Amino acid sequence: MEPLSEHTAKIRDVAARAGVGVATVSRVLNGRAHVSDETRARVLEAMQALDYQPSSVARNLSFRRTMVIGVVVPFLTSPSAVERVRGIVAALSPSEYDLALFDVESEDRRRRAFDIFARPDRTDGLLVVSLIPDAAAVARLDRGRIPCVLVDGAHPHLPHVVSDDVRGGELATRHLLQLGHRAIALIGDKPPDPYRLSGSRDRTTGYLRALGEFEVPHRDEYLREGTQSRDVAQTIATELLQLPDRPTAIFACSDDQALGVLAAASDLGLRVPEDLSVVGFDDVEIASYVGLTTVRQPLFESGRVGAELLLEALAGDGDVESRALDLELMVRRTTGPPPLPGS
Amino acid sequence: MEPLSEHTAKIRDVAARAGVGVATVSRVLNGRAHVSDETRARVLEAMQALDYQPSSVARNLSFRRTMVIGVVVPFLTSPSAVERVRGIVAALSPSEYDLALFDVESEDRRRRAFDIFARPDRTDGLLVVSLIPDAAAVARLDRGRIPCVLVDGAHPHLPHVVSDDVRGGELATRHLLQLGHRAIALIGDKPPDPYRLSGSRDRTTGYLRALGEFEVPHRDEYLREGTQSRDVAQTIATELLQLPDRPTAIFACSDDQALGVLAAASDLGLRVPEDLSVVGFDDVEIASYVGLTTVRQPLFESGRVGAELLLEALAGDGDVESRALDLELMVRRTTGPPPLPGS
DNA sequence: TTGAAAGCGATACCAG
DNA sequence: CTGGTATCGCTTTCAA
Repeated sequence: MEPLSEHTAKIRDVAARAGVGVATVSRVLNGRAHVSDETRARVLEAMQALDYQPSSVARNLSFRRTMVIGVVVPFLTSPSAVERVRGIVAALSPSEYDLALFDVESEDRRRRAFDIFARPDRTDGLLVVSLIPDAAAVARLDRGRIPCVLVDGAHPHLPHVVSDDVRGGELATRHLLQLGHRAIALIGDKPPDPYRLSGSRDRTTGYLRALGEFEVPHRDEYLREGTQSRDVAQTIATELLQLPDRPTAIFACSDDQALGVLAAASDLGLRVPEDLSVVGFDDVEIASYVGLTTVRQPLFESGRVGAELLLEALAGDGDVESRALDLELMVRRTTGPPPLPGS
Repeated sequence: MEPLSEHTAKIRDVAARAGVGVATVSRVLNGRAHVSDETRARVLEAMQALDYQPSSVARNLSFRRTMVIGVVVPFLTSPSAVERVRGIVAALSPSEYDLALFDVESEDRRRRAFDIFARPDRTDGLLVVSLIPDAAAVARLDRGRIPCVLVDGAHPHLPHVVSDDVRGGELATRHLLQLGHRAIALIGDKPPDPYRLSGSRDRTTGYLRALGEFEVPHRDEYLREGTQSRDVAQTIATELLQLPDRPTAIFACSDDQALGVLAAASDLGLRVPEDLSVVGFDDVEIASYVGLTTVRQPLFESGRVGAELLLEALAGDGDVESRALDLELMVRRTTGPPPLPGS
């Protein structure tokens, strides 16, 4: 046994020990043909003996690829973002690709994310979660020929995976309608700005569509878009529930908001679902704890599918198709028939 | 404006356009001295014009470093692991380092994680969460001179950040003791195997120590180590609560287990905290929802500190010291005085 | 089937 | 101050 050199073995060390040229070592390394079995065996043995591991940096410089997939995700604070990332991790784990995570908490970092990541020498492909790259970023991606898949966000030029939010809004509202409710309010996010998503807005569309189906006219004072926070949702719900003609059901466009609604109801001494029905959206873990009826988004699934799409694009170097994932209504304990008119 | 070439600009393109040598471009790129202001300006202008971005792969090959920090984490499924990773992400965001995430869900991937990641050409440093690298991995790390910090796990040769679990066990148990409880059971994980952590075991030590302080003899039938799952904890709790001499309080070594205990109590018609007090460990998000009294681990903090330690090691190339983070008891609604003997 | 040598895109030494 | 050139570790022609 020769003494272990201070540094790890390089390809030329292997070549020397096996008594061959580096090109040959490279060939067996990459499983290329045109190497005699005998030579191959000798090389393999040398690699073994030296505990040789090719340098991925050098290899990437040659191949002109990085073997890393960048994941840009805003608000890793939110449970749903985490779920999506988990789906991505799961799909990428068996692949050869590494996962580089870039968390975007501010507008500034959003910009940096694409400056840094959207370059061919940094990533072979990009997964963007709950965020829409701006025109400059898309141009950069294009120029670098970096495949990019959007998870939870649509873009005309980029393959994406979204959930069918219109349908989700319909699902929730129709459930309430079928229960007999006619006074149904909606608490939703503020209308989308260019860089964010229109998901929540689509839910409103579904809500209106379901109302239309049942020929229930919609009432402006019941339509409250404008918040993402639990606290604000609570305030809005409190207002709603003190209306002379208060709604018997509230559809909140996120579970977080629904939790605010529940708090408001509790403060006002309203029982759920006897006095008020509540439907959320997302099905975060807490939802099942509080028995919240909600629309489950395939969060994990969306990440998984997004990653698979990207892997496909990377492999087949052809374009891949966008996907809309199905939503599911989880009926639990916060919805029931409306209170009798007299009570 | 000349037409944009198909591929991105290289250093020699910049050199050519600025009418200088590549060495000079490299100098201004790295902010080195020995470049005249005038030349520097010309180069800068050329870089601007060409939208030049140096190739990090090439640069890493030259510098012989990767600028990535590997994060090995088992069970990204668990909320506490996610919290720790969030802390890591937060600490690494402002740094120049990229974050490569490696999720370990199986023994096989655990092995692969270190085979793949513990190499100097892959990562400049490693952060290992809730996992102890085996001897082979440590040797590899050593040989490659890759700094490695353990988060939530101790090792004699590696700097690490842990929470003081013995103290946590004491905190929880002492709280119960002070409330007047004398029949206190413990539900904990199974004793540690070599690759996992002894954290939960330490909690048992703290439990025993607190009992000792109050001169309460411990009873074997109250000491139930052996599970990590909520369901099994529920089964065990059910057994415990049907003992002729049932405990008046249960200390569960994780919130998940505590949730199982709560379910068992509810099934048995026992009121919490009137008939039974329950303390958990971790303070996951749901804990505050169900009002669970628990020991808060500084999860996010542990990740942040771990990452900072690693950054320090990377910068100062000196060894860094391990840290023990403080625990905090969150008293909520699942603990109270024990029921009167007569009732 | 094999090896020598020319890239890949930067850094850094050594002359000038 | 500046530019040529060897170097980092691997892949890939191109001859032999």
